[in-house]
Amino acid sequence: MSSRAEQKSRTRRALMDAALAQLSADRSFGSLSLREVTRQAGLAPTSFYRHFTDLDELGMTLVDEGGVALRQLMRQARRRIVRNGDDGSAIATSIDTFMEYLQGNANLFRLMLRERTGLSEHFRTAIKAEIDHVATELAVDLRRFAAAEGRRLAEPKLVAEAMVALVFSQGAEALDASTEIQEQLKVKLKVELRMVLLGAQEMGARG
Amino acid sequence: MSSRAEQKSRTRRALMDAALAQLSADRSFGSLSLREVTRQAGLAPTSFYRHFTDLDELGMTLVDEGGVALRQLMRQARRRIVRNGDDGSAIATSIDTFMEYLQGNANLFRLMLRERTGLSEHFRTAIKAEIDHVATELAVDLRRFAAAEGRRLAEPKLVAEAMVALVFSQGAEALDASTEIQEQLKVKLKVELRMVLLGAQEMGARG
DNA sequence: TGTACATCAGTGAACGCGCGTTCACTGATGTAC
DNA sequence: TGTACATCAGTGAACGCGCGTTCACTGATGTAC
Repeated sequence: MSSRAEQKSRTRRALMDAALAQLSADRSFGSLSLREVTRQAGLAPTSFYRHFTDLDELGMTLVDEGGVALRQLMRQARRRIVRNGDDGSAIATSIDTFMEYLQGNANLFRLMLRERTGLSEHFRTAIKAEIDHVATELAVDLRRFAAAEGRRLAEPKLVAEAMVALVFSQGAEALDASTEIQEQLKVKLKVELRMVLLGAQEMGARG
Repeated sequence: MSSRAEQKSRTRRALMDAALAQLSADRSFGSLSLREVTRQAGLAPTSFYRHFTDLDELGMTLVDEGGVALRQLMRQARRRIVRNGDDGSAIATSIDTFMEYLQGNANLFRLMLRERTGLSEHFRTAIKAEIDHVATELAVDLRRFAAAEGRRLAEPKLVAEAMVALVFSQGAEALDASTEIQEQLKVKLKVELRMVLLGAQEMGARG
């Protein structure tokens, strides 16, 4: 790659990182200004337009990255569950994996969690598609898992959706909580997910 | 009450209604400007300060109203469950009541749902307290309900929290959905809540 | 009931501020020959 | 390899805009006597 193109993509990355860096419990993507982002990236405001048409376009690029992070997360969780075998429950392993990702990509998750119900229709649609993708994959895993144990699971897709809703709901709380509170949230979440799963197994067995 | 005081409280109400009226899927409370609100209320921008020190103070007043709405909702749901007796499940009745309130107070719920994870620490804390109150009351009801049926329910507070999380999560989706989609969401939510409850009963019976 | 004064909800002009966007530019990098 | 030209990432000045907030004001309502 030519050095001009390299430099350009480095600057583009700097703009994305600058935007991410400003996200926090008290700053949503929508509250960022183009001038703030370029300032943080050490550029003149006008330079922004060499890379994105507006902040929303930069935001959608970040949402795409968030989607990638979610898929990696799923893959890693699966790998760990297989590796752990019967040593740890699939639920506990998944939650641990999720929480680690939350830590490592805090601002990316912040973006996804916030903008999922944010002001931009465009963002909402894109993020819901990513989350639906996660739920769909989880449903497949749940079905496979139940079959391997010789159980029937009622409504696997619904179970998956409920689990994802609970995980994201607690995840949002965990983002700005202390390590101590995070541990409590993990324990609570684990019990909640087990309830859903147990209930679905019960419904599957009865119905 | 004197006519001056009456007029003042009417204007105050008009400001609150003006703010509520501007909320939608694409407008959060934080995106409102003082000038927009006063314009909508038919007042000069400066008149705002006769009633609130800033928009946040107006917002907190609305959050208080949201809290009142939630308590009314709980009371009404309970009344209906008692009246219905065995004709309808408690879950189905509660969901119907919730969805009716959602319709009737759409923008108040929008405010609560959005600002629960919004930019203002002040708002988040106040709204979480309201929602926690709901979960606590629900836990009491669940315990009572289980006892009346001679069952043991594991972790009633946790069950209540999971249920509230699921209800609010679907409620957020329902706010801007068509009537058709809303019906589907109600059905899904009903099954999800039943799974949680069934799982908790199962855990209670086993443990 | 009438008069003089106090209160105070609502106002219009004015302010400084940060914003997004435009424009013509600069100068380093890339390309053609 | 050297030269002439093209490309284009990054810039600084300037713009108009809506914002929150201040201030001194007006005039209707309320109060004291």
